[in-house]
Amino acid sequence: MYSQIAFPPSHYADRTARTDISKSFPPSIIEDTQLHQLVVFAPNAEIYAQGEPTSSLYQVEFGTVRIYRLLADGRRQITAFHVAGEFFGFEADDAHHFFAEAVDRCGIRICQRPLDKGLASELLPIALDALVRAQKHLLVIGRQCAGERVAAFLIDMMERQGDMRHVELAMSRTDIADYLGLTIETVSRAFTKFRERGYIRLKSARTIDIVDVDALRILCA
Amino acid sequence: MYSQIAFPPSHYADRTARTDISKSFPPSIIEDTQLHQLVVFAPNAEIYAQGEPTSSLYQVEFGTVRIYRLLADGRRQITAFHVAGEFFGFEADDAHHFFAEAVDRCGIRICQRPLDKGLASELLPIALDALVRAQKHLLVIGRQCAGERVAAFLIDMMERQGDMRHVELAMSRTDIADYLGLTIETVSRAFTKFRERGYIRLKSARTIDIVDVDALRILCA
DNA sequence: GTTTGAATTAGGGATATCCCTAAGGGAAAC
DNA sequence: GTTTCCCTTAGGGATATCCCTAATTCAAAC
Repeated sequence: MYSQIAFPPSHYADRTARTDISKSFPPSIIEDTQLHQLVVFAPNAEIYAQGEPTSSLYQVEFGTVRIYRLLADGRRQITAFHVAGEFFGFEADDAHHFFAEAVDRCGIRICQRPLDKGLASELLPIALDALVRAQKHLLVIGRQCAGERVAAFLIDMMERQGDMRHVELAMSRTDIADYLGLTIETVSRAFTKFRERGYIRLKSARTIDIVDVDALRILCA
Repeated sequence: MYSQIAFPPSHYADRTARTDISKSFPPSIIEDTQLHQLVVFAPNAEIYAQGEPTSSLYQVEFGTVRIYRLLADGRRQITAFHVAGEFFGFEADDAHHFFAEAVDRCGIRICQRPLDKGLASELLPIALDALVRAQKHLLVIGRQCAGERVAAFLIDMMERQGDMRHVELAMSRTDIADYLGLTIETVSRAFTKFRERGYIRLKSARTIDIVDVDALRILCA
């Protein structure tokens, strides 16, 4: 299954960390969820790998998922993070073109439902939304400097977490760097600069208060 | 319609360069093409603008189209080029999120057909293919160096033009730079280096023979 | 409370790419 | 044939980001 890729990310993903908790559910619920069972993944567990046959459709119940691709020498680009409620993993053909891993502990609903026309009309807006997101991210990575990229990332994360001027980051600086096309050091420096300027407050490296939203928004406009 | 964007690209697009040639067709053909009329655009003519209401669906009949987005200060990221046969311009909601312009003279079939379930199942694989393309391009822009990006671009163009070890580029170095997240000088230097190494032969700046495909493939692997 | 290990931040030199200017080349217009 | 204009290529200094090393912080394990 890995024949197409040079370096399978076994050093990243923990294939033993998968747990099917449907067994602990009462029978009636198992019945209901035959076609979309809930599976819990431990942090850094692999959900699927590039080259694997497509399994139809995944929805995040809780936690955060990273979608990524690798170059032969190990360079990684995370193309998307997915949080609760979001769908991912549907492909045009019968094989996955990307890797998907749990960032933190997360629950995934896996639907095996066949792709009929009804499902297509449901999936199309989701796919189109993902397309717009990816293309907007191209602008960030292709044309914005480090500070602007990190600002855009923080704003995006804040809005997806309810716009409460507060962000809980599930992912490490390495993940952020690989998402933004930067190095971990550059990401860290951007955070430090934002803190020094009073744009953000770091309760810990991953717990962030957004003090000056406007400053960040102007930066990444 | 432009209220959302800071600098409408009037300096790029020529809005007067649009021609509806259906008038010159015999009546029967006009009848047949009521729902998907062919429109010819002059080089650099605007096909649609960010913020405009969605028109359903576009298909390239001949020529090349660029899809792009702008930052407030004018920085531009081309997210995709589209050539004969390819679809573009369908959006999740009722407004365009990007600009579309003719690169060279090109004919576009514009379908006004309403979005029913049958169309959704046709569109979904196209949208998913576009999504995969965009996400793969993220890896190129986010993690590959200038030479690798240009090599990937040449390989991609060659394969889309029939894999004949020959490429006819419709777009300028500026367009290529804005597609690859580089400057025009860096793109030009990459071409020069490939020529010096014997990977390519430049009959003119836009007419290219691929001499050593493998070298280019290894570069961007 | 201490130890351990991973993640983050900091420091500083190296460098790929950017930025600015200008020369070269090729197609269209005159 | 000449001119004009735009696109492309070239040169070289400037700089943001990378790369490598090391200090610091933090959380988990003992």
